[in-house]
Amino acid sequence: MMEKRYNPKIAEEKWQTFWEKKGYFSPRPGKKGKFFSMVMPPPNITGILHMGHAFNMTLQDIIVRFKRMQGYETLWVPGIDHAGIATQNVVERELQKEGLTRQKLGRKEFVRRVWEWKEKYGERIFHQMRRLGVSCSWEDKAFTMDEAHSKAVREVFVRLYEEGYIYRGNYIINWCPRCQTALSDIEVEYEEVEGKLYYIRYPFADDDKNYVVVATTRPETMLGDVAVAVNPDDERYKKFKGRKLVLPLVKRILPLIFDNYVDPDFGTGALKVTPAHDGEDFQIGKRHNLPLVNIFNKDATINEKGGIYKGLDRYECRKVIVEDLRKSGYLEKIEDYVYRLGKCYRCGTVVEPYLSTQWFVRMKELAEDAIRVVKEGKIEFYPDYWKRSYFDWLEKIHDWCISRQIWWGHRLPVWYCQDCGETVVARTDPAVCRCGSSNLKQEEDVLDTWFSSSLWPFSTLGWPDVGEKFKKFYPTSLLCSGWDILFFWVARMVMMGVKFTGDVPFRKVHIHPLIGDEKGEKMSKSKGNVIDPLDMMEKYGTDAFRFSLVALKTDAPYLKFSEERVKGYRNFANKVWNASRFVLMNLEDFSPSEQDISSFDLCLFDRWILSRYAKVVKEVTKNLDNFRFPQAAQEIYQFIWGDFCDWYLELVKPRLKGELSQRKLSQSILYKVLKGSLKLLHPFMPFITEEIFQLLPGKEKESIMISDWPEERLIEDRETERKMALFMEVVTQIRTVRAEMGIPPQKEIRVLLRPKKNESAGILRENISYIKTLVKGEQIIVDSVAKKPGVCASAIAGDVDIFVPLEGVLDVKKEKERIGKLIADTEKELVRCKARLSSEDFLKKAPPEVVAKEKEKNMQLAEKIEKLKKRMEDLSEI
RNA sequence: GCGGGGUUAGCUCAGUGGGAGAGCGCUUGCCUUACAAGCAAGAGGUCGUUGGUUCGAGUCCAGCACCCCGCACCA
Repeated sequence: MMEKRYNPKIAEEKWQTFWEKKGYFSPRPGKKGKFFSMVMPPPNITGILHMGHAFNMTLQDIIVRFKRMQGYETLWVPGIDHAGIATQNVVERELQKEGLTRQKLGRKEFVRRVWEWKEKYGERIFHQMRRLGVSCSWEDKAFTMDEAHSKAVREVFVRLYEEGYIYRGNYIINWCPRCQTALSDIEVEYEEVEGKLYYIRYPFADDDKNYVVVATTRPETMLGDVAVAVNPDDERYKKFKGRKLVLPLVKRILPLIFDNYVDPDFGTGALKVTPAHDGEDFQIGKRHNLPLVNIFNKDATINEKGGIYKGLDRYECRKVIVEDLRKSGYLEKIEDYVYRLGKCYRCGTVVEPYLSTQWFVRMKELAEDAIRVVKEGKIEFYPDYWKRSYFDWLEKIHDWCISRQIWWGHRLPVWYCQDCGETVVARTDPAVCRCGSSNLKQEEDVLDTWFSSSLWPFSTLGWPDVGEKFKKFYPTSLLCSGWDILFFWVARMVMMGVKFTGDVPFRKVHIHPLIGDEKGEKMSKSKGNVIDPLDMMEKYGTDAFRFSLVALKTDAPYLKFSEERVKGYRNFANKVWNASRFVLMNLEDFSPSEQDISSFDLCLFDRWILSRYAKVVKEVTKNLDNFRFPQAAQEIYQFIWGDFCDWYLELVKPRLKGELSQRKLSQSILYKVLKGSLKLLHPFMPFITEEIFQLLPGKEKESIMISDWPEERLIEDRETERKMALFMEVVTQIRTVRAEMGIPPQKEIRVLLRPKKNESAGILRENISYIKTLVKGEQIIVDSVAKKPGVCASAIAGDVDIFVPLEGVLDVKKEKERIGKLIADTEKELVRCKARLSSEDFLKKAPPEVVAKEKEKNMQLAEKIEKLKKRMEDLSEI
């Protein structure tokens, strides 16, 4: 016997185990030629399941379950990312507890410790994912550092190198002094800060009474200054051409140079040039052949080039230098100034533009191809507007710095011959150099984590080997990702996919929001607004949690998650449970084989619920096809609660108790609609739907997971819908009047209904017993004879207690008039539209997109007229 | 500065040219045999603003205001 309340805990454990044991998650032969595949955005091995993962995976799981039920052979590849810097940081923190550092351990031992850590905790998240009910193919599990993937990484690196896409160079890059590694452009997060702008006097070499004032936000970098630049058109400075300046404190002689880059309107119009510590200054330095003075150590302390400031941290140094400048009269003034400060996306430390030798990927061509495939429609974006960001980024892309000075990751397959100096790049570790020397030293750097992630869609399918799996499932069908990694990951996958497989990595991309708190703010530990998905599942059940994630989704960047919503959907789960409980109680003497609904004599409500059911099947399917999750969720919610439970179940009660043929008929419909609804709901709420499905009589399949997705041709039964609307109106009116008069529900009263139209009276008379069921206790008189509003014989005679005139019921004549006018208007518009399209003048002069739009409008209008005419016919039948 | 998204009920949001909607909250009445995690009734909106297209605009177009986000730049 089913409990009065749904208990998620028992069901969840049971079915997750059952599904896995049956192997439903792995690809199973589907309908011929129908394949569906996805790769999961791999969580970091340091990760535990957070709201973002839960959301992203729920969306994917919904689609996968949906496709599986539709008969696709599905593959959803789960995996984890080695997450270079993030993981290294975590393990280093662990070591710290033991009083160790990675330097003390040495590279080899440190990497061994990371692997150990990975073995221990790396798959924690998989266990947590299971609770969420994700149905990914565990046996296809991948890891970015496993052998197969590493092979792909090498192949790609070597080919890119051989084809000239990869080069090594000494440039200004973003340096994180804490992680002590280079970062790519997008690994820096900018934040507005209220800082200071320091104005410093640089005296002339030949005249220490006069000076040029420069402005800077980073005074400590003056130690690396090699020139002062001004705009060649700046009248203030033209006269100083050829003069030299003295760098305060350091006393280095600086040339005054002229460069168009300098904006005369900013600050004093004079710019201190520090080529080793600023990207733009580096360019100026190159143009003017200036020396590079690097003043920082790797940890952003001052090195020996900083003279007496050596050893100071950059911010200490700033303080000291400002003080020294003030003391010696070089400091003109300090202003408050708001500027953007770049921080490391992994540790939040302020990055330093830093000169170093790094490896880069030339991006331009790759980006062009990535733009092209999307423009050609080979990849569709949902929602479509994300394409704009994608294009914008790719169009102004910079070369990608791919080398990292950390130990955890794919070491570059690059060796330097210690004898001849040759650089060897190879797929397999070389034993000797071309010169015959075996004295080869491998590059110390590892690759950016995102380098390996960008190969994910094909490396997980076995590439560079092109096996059966690859042939069947590549390109993948869909990629689901948050917008935050559109550039980090999605765009790069497209570039790599196109370059190395000659095809796109996925046909569709669904870009979804991130999860915020109830105010729409990013969840973070420091804000203390983090919600643990495991908590939610524990408290309200996984199904309710999943449903609330999906029903909440909007186009805002952060969706507002609140526990209240989860509670609401927990109630919905319970509603489903209880409705099913009721149906099952009445299905004990029923076996599904007996049923053939079309052979029964269906009454109004049966036809209505079947019509509504057909509609909801169509809508849920359509919305899922377009990744409109909240709309799909709302449709099924509305149908189950608002239509099936509130109306149909109530209406069917008396018939279940009535004569046998009626009972059988009702059972058939209940069975059909409940089973179908459970299937529609299953992708959203996998556990409860399985639990109930298993209790249904006459097992269709051994699991709802592998049952067939409902396919209903929509029966546009307008007449039924209209009649039902009338019926609902009557019931509502009686309830209202009764409530207004304060009549308690126990008391039997006499009600007179006076419908406006004779045909309405007919419907009411037919269904009078149901009206009585829904509005309990009433004795109802239907008086269709009374002609004048508000007057009727029974009412005057005092034979009734309340009198219910039916307002708001569809007035057929008026409706016909309305539709008639609409048709006329639309036809006129169509004529005008056609006239425009046949006018040569218009076709010549109007831009092509306007013409296309006009043509589309033409079609739409024609369609609309058809629809309206059909509606008119329906009305005429009454 | 460039680009994107948004503005509809107290809150969160649906709404793809023709009847202003849902959930939550609120008020009122009900333990009516599936469900009080429930049922029923109700209050509550000049759809940001100004124009335009249209027979007709919450919906399409343009401008404006405000909010959010991304990218770029200023030393």
